[in-house]
Amino acid sequence: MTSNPIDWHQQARARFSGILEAPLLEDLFIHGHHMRVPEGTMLMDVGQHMDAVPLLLEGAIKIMRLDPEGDEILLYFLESGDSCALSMGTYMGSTKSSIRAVTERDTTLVMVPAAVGQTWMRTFPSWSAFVMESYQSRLEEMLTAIDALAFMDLPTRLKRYLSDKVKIQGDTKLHTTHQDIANDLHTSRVVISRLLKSLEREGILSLHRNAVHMHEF
Amino acid sequence: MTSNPIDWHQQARARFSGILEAPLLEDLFIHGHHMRVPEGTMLMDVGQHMDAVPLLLEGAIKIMRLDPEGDEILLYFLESGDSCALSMGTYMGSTKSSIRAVTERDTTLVMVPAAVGQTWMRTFPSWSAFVMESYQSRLEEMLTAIDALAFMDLPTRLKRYLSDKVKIQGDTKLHTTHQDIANDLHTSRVVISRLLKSLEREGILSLHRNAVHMHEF
DNA sequence: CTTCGTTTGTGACGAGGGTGACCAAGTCGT
DNA sequence: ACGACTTGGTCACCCTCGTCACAAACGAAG
Repeated sequence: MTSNPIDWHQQARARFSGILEAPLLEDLFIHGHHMRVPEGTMLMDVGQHMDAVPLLLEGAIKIMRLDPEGDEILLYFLESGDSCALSMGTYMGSTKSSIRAVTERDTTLVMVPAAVGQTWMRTFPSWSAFVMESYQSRLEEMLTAIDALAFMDLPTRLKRYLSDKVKIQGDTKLHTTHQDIANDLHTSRVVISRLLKSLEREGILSLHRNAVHMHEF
Repeated sequence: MTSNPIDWHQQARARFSGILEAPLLEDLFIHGHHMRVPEGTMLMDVGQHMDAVPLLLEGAIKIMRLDPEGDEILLYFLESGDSCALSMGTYMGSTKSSIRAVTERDTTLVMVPAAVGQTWMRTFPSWSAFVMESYQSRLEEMLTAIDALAFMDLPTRLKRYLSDKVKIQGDTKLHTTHQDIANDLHTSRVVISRLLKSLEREGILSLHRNAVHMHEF
């Protein structure tokens, strides 16, 4: 999984040099494990113990919540430069993940062992600031998710979802099935097919097998 | 608002001595402002700037999210020993609150000026641990709120809400109106009246003017 | 080309829950 | 005691969304 160090060191520098102080970056190159992960990989599941903090260099990760029956709902996406604050719970001795994380595209990331991150909290001010900022961002995104569930109807949520996907994928041609969309929004395939059809009639998008092409977003 | 220092120093010690180191507690007595706040006071509103971190000694605070039209929905309650992690965003230079906070009962708390809290992050390990733990708890509670919205039907949410109220109030006789409950759950008064009536028929509670008496919870 | 699994389109139906209307019963001020 | 206001109960109705059912379209593998 680990590739040429020079490559990812430069990539990490480009992404984090404005955020993390130089000595910390050097420490990151020593203790961080670089990984390339293909799309669709489950990085983390509910109940798993987390022993490392991921820093996202490239790609995107889908964060989901599951209910006891296994139904899932999309919470938000992590993008390049983000980290997963929930996994920081590991510092607190909290043992188990309460979410599922799946790569949404081919992704490269650096895993920082929990023990190392814990040390950095004391030694590197820019690290603790980064961790705090990460928590703050995740809280804001959870609030956005709550807004969607509490205040928005399904057509609106669907449009927001498709817009987000376009941004995440960097492509207006989305390769996905109606069933996948239904799972992310925690509704049924039939409902999504209906709504997509009506959005197509409005000219907002066009439908194809295994694909949705967005016109407006 | 400020009362006899000796009283609240003891109270704070009892509540936080296991969590915050002794020298930090001394600093807290110097820089913290003690306040008694009656039930129903709005401590914080959306768009307000936050210049202090609250530590809850006694009572309870209701945290709500608002949509642009002013509709609100209950997120969770803060109880004694809790702090409001969202207000820590103040450390990050984030300016405005995205939530509303209203006292659910008569409440006593200590306000720590943002600048002081920021210093403590570097000087007192127990403070940064406490802040991180607070973030973690708030995230977990937001996840619970999302579960309720995404996975639970209204009768279930209502039962959970009433149970929470009993726990928060420490009394099975809840003094509230159907309209208040409807606001917290972001639904309509008629719907709540219907559901409460059916719960009364099941023997779970009894209904009175401005009051609901819980039997099972 | 045929077969089979997957994906999509659509009609009919029902449940959950939101809305308007209206009245009864308390509560408050004067 | 009077009216005005707040709270609660209930009816009728509607809309959104979830479910069942089934057919058509498509693609991959033989």
